[in-house]
Amino acid sequence: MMFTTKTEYGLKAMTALAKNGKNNNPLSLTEISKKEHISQSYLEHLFVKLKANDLVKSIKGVSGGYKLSRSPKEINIFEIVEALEGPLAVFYCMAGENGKVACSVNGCLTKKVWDELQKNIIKTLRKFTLANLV
Amino acid sequence: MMFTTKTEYGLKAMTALAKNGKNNNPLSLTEISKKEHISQSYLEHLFVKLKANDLVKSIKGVSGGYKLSRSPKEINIFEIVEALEGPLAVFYCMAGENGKVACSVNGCLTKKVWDELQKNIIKTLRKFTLANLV
DNA sequence: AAATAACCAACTAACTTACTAGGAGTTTAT
DNA sequence: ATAAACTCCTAGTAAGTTAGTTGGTTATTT
Repeated sequence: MMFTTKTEYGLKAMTALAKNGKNNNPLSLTEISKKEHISQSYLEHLFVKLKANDLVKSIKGVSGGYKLSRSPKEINIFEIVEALEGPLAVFYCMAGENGKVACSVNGCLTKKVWDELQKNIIKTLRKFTLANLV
Repeated sequence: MMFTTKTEYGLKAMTALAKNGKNNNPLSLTEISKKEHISQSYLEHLFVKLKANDLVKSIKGVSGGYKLSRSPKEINIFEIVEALEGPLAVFYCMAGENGKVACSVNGCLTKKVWDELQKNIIKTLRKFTLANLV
């Protein structure tokens, strides 16, 4: 029951982008890798996911790199975590589409626990934005 | 970011014990295994942990088995989850002793997120007791 | 004594995590 | 034009975890 290094490294990289947001130049993975001491090739995997979830924009070629798609205030931690770790499901029975309950056993009382727990987690993670971490 | 089948099977087994609590006879792993369709040898591993955390008592020999150490009202879900999955830590920096923050980087802003998240999870899981699941 | 139970240790297949390797395509400075 | 500096893409892999199985030993009741 732990978030992985994907979240750890992803958040570090995203805060680096947020800090870099003042000047209009994109930040390359090479630079992020050096600054945050994360393997560049591993960062690549993470940025594929971040881009697919429209959290960052890429600029190819020389002096290219990545920029945030929106301002740090408009990006919450849950978005980043879910982009990197995949859809949140605290339990097997919660792994349905769009966070809906997948299992449909009537009268299952434990489902209430997981449902409330999952909603709380999402609410907490949505409360914080990238701007709060800079 | 999921609880494993340890929690799934463990909760099923514990509710089975709770239901059995009316009569004074212990419930054997063989019976739990049949009722809940869980491998008996896997159940053994789980009950080692449940007993070590003083959630169940064992009675050896013929017509032996397991009983709850306390009444279902006095056993909350967090206790069971932590007994089976180990100490809760949503993040590496939270994996200190007794839920204390392990990492001591000053001014780390993400720590605030994990700290609040973890407290919320524990609070939610403590709110529900085994009696709520029967 | 025999049956039934908990208890214990070691092993294993499948899966996930956290990477690395090697390249293909794109853009820009020279 | 071309080389460098980038992103982008696919595949593989070592280490660790999960979800078990196998084969026994010890304790208690009938």
